[in-house]
Amino acid sequence: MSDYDGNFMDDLSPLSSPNIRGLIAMLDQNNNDRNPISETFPETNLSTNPQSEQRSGCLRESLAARRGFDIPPLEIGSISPFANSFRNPILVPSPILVISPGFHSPLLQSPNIFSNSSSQIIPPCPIPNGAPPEMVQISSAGDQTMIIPNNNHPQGGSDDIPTEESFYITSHDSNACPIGAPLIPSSYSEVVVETDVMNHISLENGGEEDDMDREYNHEKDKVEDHNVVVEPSSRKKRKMVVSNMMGVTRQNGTDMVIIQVESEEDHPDDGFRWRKYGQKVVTGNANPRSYYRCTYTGCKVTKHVERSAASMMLVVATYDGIHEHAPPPERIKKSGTKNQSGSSMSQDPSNQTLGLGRPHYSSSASQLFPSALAPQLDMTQFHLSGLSKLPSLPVNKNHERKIGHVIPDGTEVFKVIWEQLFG
DNA sequence: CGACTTTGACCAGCGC
DNA sequence: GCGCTGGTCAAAGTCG
Repeated sequence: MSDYDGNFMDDLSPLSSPNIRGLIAMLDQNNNDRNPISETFPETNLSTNPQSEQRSGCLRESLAARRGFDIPPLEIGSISPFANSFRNPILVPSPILVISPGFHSPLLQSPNIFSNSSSQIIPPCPIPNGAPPEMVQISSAGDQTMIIPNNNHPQGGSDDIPTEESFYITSHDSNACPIGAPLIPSSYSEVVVETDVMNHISLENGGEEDDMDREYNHEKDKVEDHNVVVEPSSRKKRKMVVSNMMGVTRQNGTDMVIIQVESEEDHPDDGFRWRKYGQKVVTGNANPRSYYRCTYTGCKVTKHVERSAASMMLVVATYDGIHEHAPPPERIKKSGTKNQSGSSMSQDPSNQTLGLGRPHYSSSASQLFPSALAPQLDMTQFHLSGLSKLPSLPVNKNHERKIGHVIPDGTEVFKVIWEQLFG
């Protein structure tokens, strides 16, 4: 037990940045009932409207050129644990952020950093296995969100927190070379789908409307008709706002975080230990939902995991609560040798237990989630851990998509992102 | 024996 | 109030 208590309070350096503080303050400050996604980016476009894509693609290039940096295409490579989870680094069903080894950013760590709605700063919970969140949408007291997905467009203020209540770095490269269909979780009472226009948030600091802003607004007007809000029939209390982007989403005003990741495992590991306490088939999804509770004494974090009704390859994990403890240290240790024993399930699909019997414990499953909620290794550690050596497994052909572009080095992408956000 | 899953039953919120 | 549904409980079973 005691060794479970890691001291993750030590590294608060990321939060010592005034910019980050400002961000958190901003997020906490703005607590109204607006949907930051739909308001900030009302151009929600679920469709794969070719015209829209074409426009946004051109716009993206234009913006990139004007900003003086390239917008490299995405690489779904072996450098990411998520990429590993995809089994096939080349064929992916959805835009996934891949961060090259060596890049370590607190912002890309657990959204716990921003999680407390009462403006208390929760210490960063380093990425357990160095697994970078593919996308992080962070909101605090209200519905403010910050998404740091995989698109390569640094967005948001360059010198300070953008004036927008939310700023996004989208993961959905849905313009010229769409590599993934919008993700529409089936069981959410409210789903707001974001697409192209999110790619075109001004990089300018402050509220000044420069040429790019005007261009963006113009673009925005053009695609506004494509807004899509899906409202499934769920009538449960919780209201979720989810982007179409695979990744991490924080629910309005709660500590609920939704993580979507493609995995062949029903319960991809996230660095913490969980005990399953229930399973239920929910409406709108033939795949059963499993309920887990953190086994750490006193920790009230729960989560439920289910396969997306839209895609069997997609696992949607909804975390409720925030770990205020470190993940089990042995898990960290294991991460280094994960490939040897810990991820046998990944290596041998036949080991997967979907029915009765004792399946692999969550603690021994391969670590796929970015651990929004946890893990403690930085990306360098992760990269060195050998996880990237996980063998590629067959990918559901139904979800195969060729990646049109390849990012030469994801590290550079996030350096740019980071600099734009907090530089 | 501890840790964990399974699974039917139970409870509570919500809509009609 | 009733029924539906999601979430939880707890006893039984599995596994190392």
